[in-house]
Amino acid sequence: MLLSILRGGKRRFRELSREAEISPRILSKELQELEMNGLVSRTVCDTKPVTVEYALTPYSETLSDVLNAMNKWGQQHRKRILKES
Amino acid sequence: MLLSILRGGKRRFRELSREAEISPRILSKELQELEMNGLVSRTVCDTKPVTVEYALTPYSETLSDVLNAMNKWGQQHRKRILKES
DNA sequence: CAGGATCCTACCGGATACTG
DNA sequence: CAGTATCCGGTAGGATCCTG
Repeated sequence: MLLSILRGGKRRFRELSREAEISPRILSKELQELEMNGLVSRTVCDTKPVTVEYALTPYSETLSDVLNAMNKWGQQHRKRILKES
Repeated sequence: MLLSILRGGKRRFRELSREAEISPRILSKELQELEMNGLVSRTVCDTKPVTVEYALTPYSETLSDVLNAMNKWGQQHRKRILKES
């Protein structure tokens, strides 16, 4: 989810929390993991109240096939589910 | 994991349990879910001690792009990890 | 062999409060 | 705002026993 969202561009911590509907606590963990795996970059901006931006790394592009395939399938599968009921 | 294994052909309950290293309890749940989602078929064979075969359904083929992409990435990523350390 | 029923524990994630 | 620390209930999953 986070990767998919970030494919739309940089996001700040709070934005990710809202968009992904993930609590700060968990989001923090997830982002640390993604960072450790070299998939996401963390940048601290020295603004009045500090803000932090997360973005995809070049390496994360190696996942594009996976992400694209998953998104595509998700859409199709959802349609199928709706038609069933 | 289960889907990837089943791509190699039908498997019996016990085989899946061993290959995927999933306990019977959980495997049972997982397979029921996969069946409910129309991704896996369950066939009871009337052998001496009953055996049950699980196989991919035609619909599961819609996931091939996803599975292929994931497997491919997994291999690449693993290599990368090894080189790092 | 396939797989359900139970019991029990470890961990997961939510809610809340707090700091820089 | 970003993020950590704490407390705490729900649950996923292991281990074990049992049946068809």
